[in-house]
Amino acid sequence: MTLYGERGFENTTVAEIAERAGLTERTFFRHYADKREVLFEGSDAFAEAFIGIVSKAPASVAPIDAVTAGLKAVAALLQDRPEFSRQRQAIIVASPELQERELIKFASLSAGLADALRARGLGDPAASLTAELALAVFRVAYDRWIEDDEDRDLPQLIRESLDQLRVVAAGA
Amino acid sequence: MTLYGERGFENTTVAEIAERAGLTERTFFRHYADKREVLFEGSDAFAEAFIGIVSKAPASVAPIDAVTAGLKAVAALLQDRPEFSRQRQAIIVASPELQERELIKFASLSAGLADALRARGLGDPAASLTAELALAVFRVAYDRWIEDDEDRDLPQLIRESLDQLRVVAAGA
DNA sequence: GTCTATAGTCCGATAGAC
DNA sequence: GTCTATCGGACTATAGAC
Repeated sequence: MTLYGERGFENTTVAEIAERAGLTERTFFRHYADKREVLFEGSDAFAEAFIGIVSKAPASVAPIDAVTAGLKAVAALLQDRPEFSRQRQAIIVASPELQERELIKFASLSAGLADALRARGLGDPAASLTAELALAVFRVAYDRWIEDDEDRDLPQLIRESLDQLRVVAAGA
Repeated sequence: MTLYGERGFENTTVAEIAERAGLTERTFFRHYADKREVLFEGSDAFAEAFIGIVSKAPASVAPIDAVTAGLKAVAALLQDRPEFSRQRQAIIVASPELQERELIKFASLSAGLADALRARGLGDPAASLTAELALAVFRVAYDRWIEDDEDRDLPQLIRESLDQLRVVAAGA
């Protein structure tokens, strides 16, 4: 991440990364399927945490409230390391390739959430749609958090984004 | 697209595509930035059509209804060539690289829609969120349309997806 | 059209950890 | 004695520079 930050993702070679780490190029590819994947190390754990919370929510909880609980939980996790998130995001927004990778991670999370909602008995297309909405809310809030000068906290921005979702969907 | 369909995206080389087209490899890259881009030729026109309709909707129309009009218009366009869409989508879902590219096209469309909504006077985060919702509705409906055995039409699936959006967002 | 850097794969060899 | 991490080198295709 340091190298990507210094010279940009596209101007950094795997050979350079490997050298800085005291390893060979070949070893890098043993750990990461490709050059982009390094920046998404924790993303599986992140997704599992989110999905786990949705799965464990009591059956009486409405789908939108179940995903809201998940959103709050991951927001709390991210809230702890704002500088890390900002640095990482600056690298990602500077590279279309990395944005693509981020988007497919989100899409995979969305699919996982939809599965969890279906396991709770929610039908289709409600399950897919609820999962997509959760990610839309997250993305909008996260982007605002990253760009925010006033250091508002992410959980609050998530709440605001959820409120807006209700207003917008109702057609006000 | 024929070659991608026959042997899969990853097992097709640019040299093969160029040969089939009676051109050289270099000429291919003069027309398309990369190997993926061939499958997304019309996507800019598609996005412009969508955004144009949103921009031109009367100021009295609610944001969600403005994007709904856009959704209906693009749905009507796609509805005309179901075999083409199915063939193309089969190639895309078989390749993570192509899915990434599709996702970034959607993200770019979402950003354009949000701009159009802001130009109509909608604030943030409502603009970004409305744009994201429109794409969520589209994706869910489109996926169902592609997989559908009963040949329900896309405009109808869009309507159903929009109805579900209201229900889910309201927390029912 | 030519030339080149780099990503990423495949084969295999080697050495330490438990 | 198996499992896992490292390394070496050769190879192909994409994509950019000129």
